[in-house]
Amino acid sequence: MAAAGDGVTDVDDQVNDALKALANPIRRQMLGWLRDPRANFPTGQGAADLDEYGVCVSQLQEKAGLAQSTVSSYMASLERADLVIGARVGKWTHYRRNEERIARLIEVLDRTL
Amino acid sequence: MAAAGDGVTDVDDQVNDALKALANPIRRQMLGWLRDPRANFPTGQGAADLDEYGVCVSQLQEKAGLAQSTVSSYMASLERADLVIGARVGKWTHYRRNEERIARLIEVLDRTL
DNA sequence: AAATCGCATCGACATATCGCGATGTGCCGG
DNA sequence: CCGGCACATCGCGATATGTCGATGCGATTT
Repeated sequence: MAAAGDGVTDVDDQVNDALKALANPIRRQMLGWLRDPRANFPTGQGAADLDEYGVCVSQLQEKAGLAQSTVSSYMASLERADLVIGARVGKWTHYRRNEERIARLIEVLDRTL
Repeated sequence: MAAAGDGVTDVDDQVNDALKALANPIRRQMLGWLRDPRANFPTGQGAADLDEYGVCVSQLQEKAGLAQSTVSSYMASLERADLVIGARVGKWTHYRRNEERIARLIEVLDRTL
């Protein structure tokens, strides 16, 4: 067998995707902002509870000062790397950290690097 | 002041360089091989003691199956990221892991990611 | 139903990275 | 002093990434 959960996805490929996603200062910073949404973003956008649903793209966009399309694709790459979880609520897409995967990544790096 | 040792080098830039260098399966694997040179490489090339001086480029090249120029530039990027230390002895360049920096990187990632 | 909002996706262009062969360079043995 | 070895650097074409504006699309508001 290959692994536990998914089909063909090798562990090393996942690590590589994560490292590629993290090898960009802006994406790392956005991941950092998501550590404390309430401290980093004004309330009132998207669904009510920032901590539960996460932060929507337009808030990240304004804070980052990049084009909307850029932020969207950045978040998509972080999601593909399993570092964040995106959830659409109404017309907003909320992103929050995937703490389990982040912790797992650190663990794997600590063990295999 | 900016930091301790070097001039303008921001910490975030260093982390970014390290992550970029690590965002490549072959470079990660080469770093892995250097964890135990004696187990992964035959003796008799370069300077005598693999553990002390490290592994020379031609050994890495043969094991990786890549062009010599590729391996050379890969090791250079790992060295620029402070993940390995290169030392020229005679006509060979030996590379060994920079354990302190690797540990520091993991620590920083664990703290700031 | 139409206008609008929030976001994803689509080209497009500039720059960076991948990996190679060829060429340059320092060091060594004869 | 010369040829060869180990490595670095250069130049190259192919692919990937950064970043944008424009367009598409589902959901919402009017």
